[in-house]
Formats: sequence, C-alpha cells, structure tokens
Amino acid sequence: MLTNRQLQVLQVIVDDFISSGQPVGSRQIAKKDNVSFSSATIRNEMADLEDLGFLEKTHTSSGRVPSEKGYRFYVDHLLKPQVITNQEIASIRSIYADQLMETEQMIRESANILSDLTTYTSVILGPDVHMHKVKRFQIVPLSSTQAVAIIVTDSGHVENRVFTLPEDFSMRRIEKVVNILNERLVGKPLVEIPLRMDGEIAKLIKEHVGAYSDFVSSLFNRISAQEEGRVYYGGKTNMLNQPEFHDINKVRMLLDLMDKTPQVQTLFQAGNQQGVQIRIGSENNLLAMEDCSIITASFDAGDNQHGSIAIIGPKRMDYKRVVTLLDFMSGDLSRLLTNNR
Amino acid sequence: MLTNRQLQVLQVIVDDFISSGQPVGSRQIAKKDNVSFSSATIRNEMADLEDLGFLEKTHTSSGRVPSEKGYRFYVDHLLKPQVITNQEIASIRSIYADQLMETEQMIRESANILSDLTTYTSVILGPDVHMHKVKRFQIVPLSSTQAVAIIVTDSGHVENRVFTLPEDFSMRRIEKVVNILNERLVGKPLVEIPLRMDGEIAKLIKEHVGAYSDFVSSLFNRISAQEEGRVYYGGKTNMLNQPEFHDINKVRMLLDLMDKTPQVQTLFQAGNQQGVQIRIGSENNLLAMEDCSIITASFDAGDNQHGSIAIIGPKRMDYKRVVTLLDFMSGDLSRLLTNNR
DNA sequence: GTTAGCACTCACTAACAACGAGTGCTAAAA
DNA sequence: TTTTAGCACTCGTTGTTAGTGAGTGCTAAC
Repeated sequence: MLTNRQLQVLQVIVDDFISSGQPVGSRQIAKKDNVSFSSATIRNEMADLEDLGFLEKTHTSSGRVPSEKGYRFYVDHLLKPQVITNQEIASIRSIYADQLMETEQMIRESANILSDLTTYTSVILGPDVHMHKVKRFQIVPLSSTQAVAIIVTDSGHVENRVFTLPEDFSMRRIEKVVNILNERLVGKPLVEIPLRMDGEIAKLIKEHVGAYSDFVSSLFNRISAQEEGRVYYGGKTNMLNQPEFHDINKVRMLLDLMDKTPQVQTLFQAGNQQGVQIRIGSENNLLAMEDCSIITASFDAGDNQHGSIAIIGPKRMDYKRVVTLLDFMSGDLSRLLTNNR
Repeated sequence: MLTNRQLQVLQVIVDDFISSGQPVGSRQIAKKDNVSFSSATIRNEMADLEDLGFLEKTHTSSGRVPSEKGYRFYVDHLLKPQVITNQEIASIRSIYADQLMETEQMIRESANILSDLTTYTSVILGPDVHMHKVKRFQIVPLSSTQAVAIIVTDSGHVENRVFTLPEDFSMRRIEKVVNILNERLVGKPLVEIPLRMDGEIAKLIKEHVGAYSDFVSSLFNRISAQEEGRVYYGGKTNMLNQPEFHDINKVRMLLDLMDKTPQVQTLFQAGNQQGVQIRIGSENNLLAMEDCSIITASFDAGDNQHGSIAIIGPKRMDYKRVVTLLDFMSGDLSRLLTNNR
C-alpha cells in the first residue's frame, strides 16, 4: 500500500506532467505550495514509486513521467472530478437550442463542440441501428432490370440498396412480396430480419410468388449486415497539436484507424457499461492507440438503445476535465433523446 | 521563345526533381546520357531560365528547383504521356470484375485503387445528384408528430429527411399531398424542385389540403439544398509520405480541407471541361493547396450527368503518370456507367 | 558559342565545450 | 529512524568551430 506522501507525490507528478508535457523533477515538486518536504525526500519517494512501476524515466538523469500503471492508479484513485463552468454548460446547451435540428445533425454538432472544448478528438457512436424496428418496407422499380429496396425504421432511419431484378420478376409479383414483407416484418427489429427471412417468410414467399425466396433473403442480408452504428468525429486533426504526435507515423496510424469503422467500434466494447470508462494506452490492444487514451460514456437513446460518446487524446490528457465533460454531456444527450420519442 | 536547348534543360530538371525531390545541379544534368554539353553551359542556361522565371533556387549556392511557372510550362509543352502498363490496367479493371457491385461501392473502390497506384491522395466527386430525376416521392409517418419524407431518384439514389408534422395534419391530408407531389414531380430533376414548389404545386396543395404549402416547400428546400455530389477519398494519409509534408501545419490544413465538401468542390470547377485538367499550387486559390497540385478528369455517368476523378499530390508529383492513369480510368468509368443504364 | 578553371557560397556534419536540470548516494541533522 | 543538505555524476541541449561537398557565377581560353 502506498503512503499518503507517496499518493501526494504521484498525484502532483501526474497533474504536473499532464499540464506541462515535460518530465517533472524533484525540485519542481518541492517548490509547490502544498508540498512541505525537501527535494531530497521527494527524490527518495520517486525512486520508490519507480520501483513500484508507477513512474518512468526517459533517461538516467531526467525527471519522472507517469507510466501506464501510474496513469491507471491516478484515474482509479486520485481523480477528483472538476466542476464544470457555466460557460462550458452554455456552449454545450447551445446545440439543443434549435429545436428543429435533426437527431443526426445534433450528434454531429455535439462531436464538434466536444472537440472544441477539449482540443482533443471526439467520437460519437450513433445508437445501434440493429435494434431499430421496421416501420415500412418498399421496393421502387427504376427500370426493367433494376430496383431499389427501402426500409424505414421507427427512428426515421432509412436504409436502401439498389439491386438487379431477376429476369421474370413482374410488377405484380413485386407487390406481392412487398405486401408479405410488410405484413410480417413491420415492428420487428432489423437484427431479426435475416433470421425471419430464412424461416416462415421464405415459405410464404415460395407459396405465393414462386421460388424467389433465395433472392429476397440475400437482399435482406445485405441490407442488415452492412448497417453498423454510424461513427461521427469532431476535431479529427486536433491531435496534431499534441507534441507527442509530431511523429508522422503515429499520426498516420491514428488517422487511418479512424476510417475503419469496425476497429473503432472495438474501442467502445466496455462502453456498454454504465458511467464513464477510461482505457489507457496499450489497454486498447491496438497498435495505433498505444500512445492514446480513450474515455467513453454511453448515452440512452430511448427504446433500450444506446450510443457512445468518446474522447481520444494523448495518454497525458486532462482526465479530470474530460471525464466531467463526458459525464455531463452524455446525461444531457440521454435526456434529450429519450424525451424526443 | 525558348531555345531547344533551354527546353531540354528545363525538361531534364523538372523530371529529375520530380523523381528525386532534391534541387538539381548543373553537373548532375551534364552527366546524363542524352545531354551533350558541359556543366558550365548548363549553368548559363539555368541562369537564363531562372531570369525567365521558370526555375528557382532554395539558396544562393544550391541546385535549381522548378517554379510554378516552370511546372506550368512543363505540363503545357513538355509533357509526353506515359504508356500504361498491363499490370496497371489489370488492377484497375479488377474493380469491374464483380458485376453485382453497386455503383457507390465501385466508385469507392476506384478511389482506393487510384491512390494505391499513385501513392497520392485520390478524390472522386460522384455524379451531381441535382440532375437526377424524381422517381417516387413518399412520406412515412413515424409517430403522431414525426414523419420521414423520402425521394427516390431514377439512379436509385434515396434522399430522406425526418420532419415534425404540423399539429392538424391528418393521414388523409398527407396522402393527398403525396399524390399531388408524385403527379407533378416524377420525372423532374431534383434541382427544379424548389422552383416548381413555389409555383404551380403550392397552388394545388393550397386548393386541396389547405394552407400547408409553406411547410411542404420548406421541407423540399431542405432536401434538395443539402444534397451535394458526394465526395470519396482514397489514400487520405498518403501525403504524409511526401517529404514536403513533414510540416504538421500543412498536413493539418489539407486534412481539414478534405472534410469541407463545398471547398473541395471548388477545386473541381474547371473539371467540367473535357479531358484532363491540371491545377498547380497557387492556381488553386486555396491556402491549404498552396504546395499541392490537383489533376482532374471528368467521367460520364449517363443522362448528361458527369462526375470527376482527381489526384491531389505535391507540386512535384509525377504528372506524366497521373495524367495517363486518370485519362484511362475516367474513360473506363464512363464506359461502365453509361452502359449500365 | 562553348568550356575549363577558379573563387566563393552555404547547407550539413562532426567534434567539443559549457550549461543545467536532474539523479543517487552519503553523511549529518532532527 | 526519518529527513535533509551536499556533492559527484549523467545526459540532453545549446553554441561554437572547422571541415566537407555540392553547387554557383564569372573570367579567360579554346
């Protein structure tokens, strides 16, 4: 167990390093008002903290830098949430001023505000479309060979795919299929569609319009498979301000990562849990994120659906501030999205 | 007018600089097989070319670098198109192998291939949706207060917006509006919708369902205004490989630019014209593009619609190669998209 | 008109010293 | 026993200097 003094020293070092980005030395700490021991004492404590794995040195005679374990301890035990300022509240709430704004646009705007407020990169994972329920299904023929299939969900989300019609598909048959599908699928969540298509509905379609069930079901698989939760970014290039990202290769990996939706989604795994989650450096199990931390919070979008909101920043990001902001904002978003329904 | 020898010297310098990225000196040129004069002669020619504004020096005793004017002259008069290799043709054509691929996915894939082939960043501007014609219009109610409006175009593109219903809008009235709109709008290009909405249709709706025309027309404005041609990128981070982009600020400006669709579209202004267009550095009139060149070509997507395909690279990009590839690829795309209709 | 020769420029590199922020350790003070 | 002052040592950073080499412009000879 750490002594009180060790806790204090660790806290001061992490805080100091977060705000300065420079390794912090014993003299610097000793000069602080709330520290009453000499630099030599602190040097001893620092050596102990280093032995315990909480601190690191960049070279033999430099100041200390928190290790990942150090950050982890800091966020788990030493993090005192910051108070949010009125000004910050104002700029967050300004998003919701325009009542007519669509949900999607509002989420986009939230991402921007969040990245402006933090100077880091923000990510918002829209509510998982899989749980949305089918409101209407429709096929619109474009020509004698092509048509577009459309699914409208209860959330107002519209999915569509262009497909090539089988040669002998007549208008009447299309209508019949559409009717069957609407009868059977309206009210069901998107995720269940492929399942249902393979069972009862395949039979029904076979009975009424012939053996085209294969074709229809493959169409549906394509529709529901592709649609993952949408990802929105704010301040994608903010990380270029951080001195730790002057390395072009790191920047490149990170930027490339952001265009790969599935990989980004794995970063949110633990985001399902309640409250704010913090993942530090290698805890993300992703090479590109080795020097980054991600802080996530989930919000409620009604109907048992939830999205996630996150900040990606350097490991030495301002955890206090970001945690507070995310907590506040996810609460606001939840309230807004559940009331709207 | 430039002498033959000056032309040759300029050509060699530009070619050399493009491939090496280093300022090129008189001795280097003299050593080339196809150059038969001494370095001193070349020095004199270079001094003249510099006076004429085609070359620049980075400092008093360094080799020469092409100026923007030099590049311009090079692409206008000295550019001999390269032959395209079978291997390149093969990788381009591999995109079209999968007949079932949707147009959008194919365009996305084209952008990727193009950036891989060139190691620069590729941009594809999808066909302008404004010219697509309305195929079907529809309103799907979601709840007592909200509904989603859907427009399907003849190309299979689907536009949709969620909107809040006026309080006294009944299902019957909605159907009536939908009918009127379908009667009057099917077959008309999207771009004409706002115009028509203000004229005849406003009257019709007023006659049949009361004074809701304002509401409907504002809805339509929102639909057709927002939808610009879609922009697809390939190799967004490729530019980080170029030594001229080790400057974080340039990278940042460029990456930020890429997320601003309207600004990117201005880069394609001249792309309407036939054939391949080259814009060098400040010719783009855009700070972020000061050190970049963009080469564009347009392709035909049938029905008098066209898209653009472009490569963004450093000013010293391999113009020969890129011009050839773009020319070839735009032709291929045109053939493919016009046949498909 | 062309070219050899030469003095000059200037970025780049290596070597070196001086500096300073930091450490670990020891011994004295509390 | 704990804390602290003192000191030797480490190592990154900065500045200086000199040497190198790729390049130029100019002049005079070919």
